[in-house]
Amino acid sequence: MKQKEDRRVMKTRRALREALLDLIEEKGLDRVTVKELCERADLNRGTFYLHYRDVYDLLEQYTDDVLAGFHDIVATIDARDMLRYEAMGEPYPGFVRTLEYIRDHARFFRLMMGPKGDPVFVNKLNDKLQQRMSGRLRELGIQPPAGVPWDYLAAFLARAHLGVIQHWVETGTVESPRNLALFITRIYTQGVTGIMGITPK
Amino acid sequence: MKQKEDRRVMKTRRALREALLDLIEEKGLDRVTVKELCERADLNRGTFYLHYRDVYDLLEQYTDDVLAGFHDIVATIDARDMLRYEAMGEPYPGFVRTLEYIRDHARFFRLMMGPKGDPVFVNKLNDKLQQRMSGRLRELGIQPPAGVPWDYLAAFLARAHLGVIQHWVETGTVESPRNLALFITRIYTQGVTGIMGITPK
DNA sequence: TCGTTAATCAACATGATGTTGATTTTACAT
DNA sequence: ATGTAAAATCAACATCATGTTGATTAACGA
Repeated sequence: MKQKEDRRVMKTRRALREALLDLIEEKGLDRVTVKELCERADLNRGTFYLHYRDVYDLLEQYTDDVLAGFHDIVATIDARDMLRYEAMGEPYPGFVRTLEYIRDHARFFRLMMGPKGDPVFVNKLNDKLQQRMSGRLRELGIQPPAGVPWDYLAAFLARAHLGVIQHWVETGTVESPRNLALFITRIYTQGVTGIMGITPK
Repeated sequence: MKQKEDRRVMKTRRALREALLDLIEEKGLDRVTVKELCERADLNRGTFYLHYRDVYDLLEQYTDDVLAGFHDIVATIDARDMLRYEAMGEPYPGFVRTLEYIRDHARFFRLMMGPKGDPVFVNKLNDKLQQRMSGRLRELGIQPPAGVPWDYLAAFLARAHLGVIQHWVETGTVESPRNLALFITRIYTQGVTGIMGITPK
């Protein structure tokens, strides 16, 4: 019934995704050609077009799969629980699970977020995060500092998280997800001012 | 003596840069062709190759110019002055000047940082910022929160800044550079915890 | 085992790419 | 203003990736 379960189909798709990551790593996304992709995956060029329209179609399906998995995990996060854990200085489990997912796809994230990667993916990811940030802040009745609009605060926080995550995958994910969650929580609960030892205002 | 001052040369280069931004906006960087570029710039395709190797060469020279201007301004920033201004809740002039430069190149930044843009530029910019962040923190003798490594803090701060800047250029730079500098300073001097009304630890 | 579907292969038209040599146009200096 | 050097144009070229097609072979599932 479901053609998707045909072992041949699964095999080609897996091979093409592998080859795609290889070639992105070697030459950057924009230099990837269908021809080379198929040589690397060891299959006929015609076969590629049975599955995808072009290189970007392949990448988009791959990306959407990863983002869907990401979304499923992030969706389970509860803002109030999170706040409770943070107040205790403990990493929030939902956040740790998210980081574990990223670690499981570390190569994908590393390549996509790097200079050879795909700005579409990064921006999609950022949009998702920014959205959830806004929601969370509103849900918790939090007010930004005087004169600072919501959306700027959300943009700040979302990209800051991604910055830490990118640094994490670029340095080989040596730190545990739990540690990383601790880092982030500590940085923004203690604030930079706290770090600087300055009493604001 | 200097061929670079020939009006014909300057004209073609300006035309090509304009056309590049147009086409990136319309179809994304990876879909830009030399052919279309020259049609848009209204010059012969052969002329393009008198100046650049390919599309990425053109983009790289453009990018490096913008980054050089950025660097010149950022280089004037003094960490101690900055701290003084921040303690007073005032935007640091060097930071304001940086934002003014970005506003003057708002279209370039908006396109490059967006989903149709160039991850190479964004990562170069981020690297520069991250470097300066680390330097500044060290220079001021600031210690990150317990257990948080320097580089993670720098990654957090650098990307956070870029997040705010991206949001700024994407929403049409309606806020003044001074306002934006205030936003950022307030967000990270007051910290998210301050916002949340929670006393850390 | 049999029918279905995926993968292969060869061939094709198309369009972008760089490159070349000859020619025309333009800017700059004298 | 005028001559010269340099830039831009133009036509032509081989090359290569693209996307598509029709016929054939191989693999899968039931």
